[in-house]
Amino acid sequence: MTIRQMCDAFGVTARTLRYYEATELLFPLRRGTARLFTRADRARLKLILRAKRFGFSLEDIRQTLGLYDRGTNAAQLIRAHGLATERLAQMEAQSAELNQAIAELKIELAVAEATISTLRSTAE
Amino acid sequence: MTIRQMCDAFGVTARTLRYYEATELLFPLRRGTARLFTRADRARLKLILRAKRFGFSLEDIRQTLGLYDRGTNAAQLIRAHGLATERLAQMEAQSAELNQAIAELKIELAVAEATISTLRSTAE
DNA sequence: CGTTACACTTACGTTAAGGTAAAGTGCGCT
DNA sequence: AGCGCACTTTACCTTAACGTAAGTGTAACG
Repeated sequence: MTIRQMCDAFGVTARTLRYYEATELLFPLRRGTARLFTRADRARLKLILRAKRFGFSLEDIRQTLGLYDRGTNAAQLIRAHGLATERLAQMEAQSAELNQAIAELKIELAVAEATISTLRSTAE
Repeated sequence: MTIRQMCDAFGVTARTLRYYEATELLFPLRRGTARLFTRADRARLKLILRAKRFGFSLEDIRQTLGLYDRGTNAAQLIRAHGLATERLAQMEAQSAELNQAIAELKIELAVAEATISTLRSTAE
């Protein structure tokens, strides 16, 4: 697959793919100077994008993925599991905070609405 | 209040307060070169920190607060209400995404755990 | 008068994840 | 040969919200 096809397939820009290569997240082959993305690269990118959606940093992903290609390594898997567990805790905490903020904001909104209607009726 | 007292009272750094002044979020008085924070400044800062916890950008806050000092203006209040409503929608969407990601990640974890125990028993 | 304690200003540094522009290279087609 | 597109590299730019360092001022304490 060419870089363009990858972009279309995954909805990322060429810059992103080159960036991922430059930061050692991807290792496409070369045909001359052009990059060639193999099945393995595609699988790797899929994992990367997935992890990103979970809020992992590229650095986390890089360290966890390691040389994932060389078959699933038990140590890597355990490491990933540890990281993911930590991350999950963070996410749950974040979710709690967010829901708290949402609840507070709703109250603020209600207060604001009350104030606004008071102002309206005072103006009349 | 001196800048130091403000820092202690609100748990922010002096740099932050100066930054807020430089970006026109706060307007402390001066006694010579030293800043003096009044009651009004404290109320304003309280609002700023509150809004920040809700995830508003300082730019949002700046525009919404406006010249809040001159009494609560109906137009400002309505504007703030609009912004807050939008923000609330964002937060709820974010919450939904986050919960989705949490659910997915839990599944991943379960799979990983299964794989790990398989590896373990295979190794034995 | 010297030192300490705060305060001040200016200005560059930080972080992540790419965006964007400039300039060059390779390749297939006519 | 020449055209043009897709691809390449290099390298500076972006955003937000401050951190941090360097150098200066000033008021009070001893």
